[in-house]
Formats: sequence, C-alpha cells, structure tokens
Amino acid sequence: MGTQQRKINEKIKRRKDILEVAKGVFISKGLEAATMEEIANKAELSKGTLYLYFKSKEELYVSLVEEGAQLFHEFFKRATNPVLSATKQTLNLIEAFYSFYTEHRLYYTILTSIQSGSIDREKISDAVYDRIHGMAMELLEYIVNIIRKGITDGEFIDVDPRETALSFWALATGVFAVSDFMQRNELGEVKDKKLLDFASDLMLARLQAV
Amino acid sequence: MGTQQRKINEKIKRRKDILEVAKGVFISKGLEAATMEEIANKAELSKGTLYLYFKSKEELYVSLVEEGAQLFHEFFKRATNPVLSATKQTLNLIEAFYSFYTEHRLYYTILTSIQSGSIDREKISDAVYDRIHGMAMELLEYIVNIIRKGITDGEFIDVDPRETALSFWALATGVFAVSDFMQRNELGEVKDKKLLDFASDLMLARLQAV
DNA sequence: CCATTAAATGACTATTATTCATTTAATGGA
DNA sequence: TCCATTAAATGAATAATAGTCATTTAATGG
Repeated sequence: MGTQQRKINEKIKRRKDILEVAKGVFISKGLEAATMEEIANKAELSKGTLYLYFKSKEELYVSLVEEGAQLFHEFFKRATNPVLSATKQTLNLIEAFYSFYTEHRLYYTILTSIQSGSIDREKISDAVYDRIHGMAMELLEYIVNIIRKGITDGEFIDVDPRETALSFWALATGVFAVSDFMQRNELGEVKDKKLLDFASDLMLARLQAV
Repeated sequence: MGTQQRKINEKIKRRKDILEVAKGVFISKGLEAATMEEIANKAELSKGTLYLYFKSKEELYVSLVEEGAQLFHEFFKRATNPVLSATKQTLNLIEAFYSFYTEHRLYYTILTSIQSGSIDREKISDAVYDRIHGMAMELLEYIVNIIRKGITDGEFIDVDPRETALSFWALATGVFAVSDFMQRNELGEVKDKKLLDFASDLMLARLQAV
C-alpha cells in the first residue's frame, strides 16, 4: 500500500517545511518576538496546522536543534581524527566548537537556551526532550573520549575524563556568553576566539603531562 | 520644606516594597510565569501603579539585581583581603562566587539572564541598564586586580589580567550552567562545587609561576 | 458514488502586559 | 476652613498572541 507510505512522507516533508520557515523567522526575530501567525503565513498554512505538528511555539523552536545537533556532530567528527594526538584533537575540537558557534548561531543559541533552562520544560513533549538530551550527551562523549585517549597515551595527566570534558564544555559556553555580553555592550575588544584560545590553552597546558 | 523630602522618601520606600514582593513572586514562579497582577495584589497596589515605578515586568525583574550586586560586592570584598596571597585570594573568590550562587540563586539567575541577553534590551530603561552594567564591570575588576597583584608579586605568570579574569568568570558561569543542566536532567552526580573546584584548579595551576 | 478518515482551517477563547482617562487625596495659599 | 493644584493611584479597556476546537475539505478505497 504505497498510499500509506506517501502520506507519511508528506507529513514528514510538511514538518520539515515548517521547520525551515520557522528557522528564518526565529533568526530574524528571536523566540519571543516571533509569532506563530507569522510562521504560519510564511509557510502558507493556518496557525492551527502548526499545532498538529508541534505542541507549542517552544517545541517548534527547540525542534530546530535536532538539525543543529546533526551538524554539530559533523563538526566534531571532522575534528577528531583518531590518528591525531589527543592534544591536537582537543585543539581541533575547540576550533570546531568555535566554528559551529559562529556559523550556526541560531542552533547554538537554542542549545544553550536548553542548557540554561530558560525554556519551560512543560512546553516540550517528552519525545522531543529526550532526543535533545541524548544528542547533548553524545556531543559530550566526543570530548570524554579524547581526554580518555590522552590519558591512556600518557599525553594527559590522570584526571576524571567526564569532569574534564564538562569543564571544557563549561569554559567554551561560558566564554561565548561572556564575549557576547561584552560585544553587545561595546565593552572594549573582547575577541571571542582569542578569549577561547587563551582560556582553553590555560586548561590544556595544565592537562598535559610534563 | 520637609514635605517635599518625605514624598521622595515615600516613593523610595514604595519602590522597595514592590521589589520585595516581586522578589518572592519571581522566586516561586520565575520571570515568565509571574504576573504583574499577582505582584500588584501581594503589594496591595493596583497593576497600574507598578508601571509608575517600573517600565515593564522585565525592568522590575532586572531591577532586583541591584540589591544582588550589592551583596555580590560584599561577598567579593570579604574574599579579597589584600594581605593574602593572590592564589589564596583567587581561591577565596571562587568560594565566594559559589556561595553567592547557592545562597542567592534569584540574583544569580537575573545576572546571568542579563549576561546571556535573554532579556530584551528594549524593555529596560537606559538608567537601569547602565547601572547594572557598571556593577558587572566593578565585579570583574575584583578579579582583574587579584590577577594583577599575582603577576606583580611574581606569583602568577605574565598573562593578560583582563582576559584571565574574563576566563575565570566564563568558567564559573559556564560550570554552574552545565551542572544546573545535569542536575535538572538527573544525569548522574555532577556536584557543582566539585566541578568548579576541579576546573578552576586546572586554570589556577597553570597561572602559577613555577 | 459514497462512507470513512485524515488533514487543515480559522474563528474563538484565554491570558496577560500595558495604557490612560478618571478618581483620590494630599498640600499649601487665600 | 475652603479651594485650586498637583501628585499618586486606580482599574477598566486595549492589544497582542498562544493555543483550542467545531467545522470544512479532500483524499481513499470499497
């Protein structure tokens, strides 16, 4: 019965179309200022239809991160060639993190808004939330693995890989938040990349076995 | 003309009263779920009156941070006894940062929501925004000064004090964001203090001259 | 051709932030 | 003491949207 399948495909496609339109609107307006009305109009659908595909405006918003996580994965994957030393891989990873931040700002923003809890958990269905969750954990795993390798190879000192990975993550997200803030307020030249390099050099150097 | 002055005092007191009530409401409901209606009722005022004192709900919210910054100052001041070594002062500062985070969560949350830009700049008057601004900079200055002292005393290696201070700030806020996230999602035991200590030890050790 | 079902619609409801014309009440001069 | 003036407060009305749901549309397959 090909009809059945076609229907499913159409639903998937419509969902994708909505996400694509929504992405544009969220980029130009942000979560709060974007309206379901506008998204519906641009998608040539009625408002009600959006709710057949997404539980709420917030769910539509965070659903975008699934595409983002895919990309993030690719960035990290490319950065972590197992042939390279743990140090080199770490540096690549930082580079990748930075590239993702600059090239996919909306996705990055969504990711951090989930992290910071500024989006009400109630407004998102469990299915979507769980998927996002899993993705965040997978991303963290990249870092954990590199550090683990560094320790095994005697390149890094014997630290807790998970704690260290979280520290890196925290440092990177913290740096971007701070430099964003400085930028917004024109508080002098805080070049985000320079700051990230500086900060992660501090941490990395400490990790390296003498 | 004592009347004139009394009026001014009364306005100041009313403003304070509103802030106090609002604090309780924001703590229990958060920014979004709190309503001006509820705050007005609890303050035994009409909704309209709130707008004579604050431009918007957001401005009422961020105005609370002014009290918070005061406290933050005190925490930092106590931590940075100039008699102590730069290393010791840094450790105290981290401790103070952590204490502030745990003991004054609402203030901390407001501070980071300003930092992260999740509050629309448009909804806040310039006067309030500028004040908050200045406070953030003063807090940063504490860290800058300690690092500067560390370098002067030969305790720390020769780094850019401002960049380093920002890195610490970024690390601390990043760590709290991450551990909050882990906590919320029950992703295993990520003790925030332990993580902060671990991460800042990594950075601090790197700073220390051999 | 029709009954059934899935999908889409958009008028309607509900919730709040914000405004503003009106009321209240204090002040100080006549 | 009374009144004009002014500041402060009020709350009904407005505006903007998220989200709902009874109704319509249109495809399907017997």
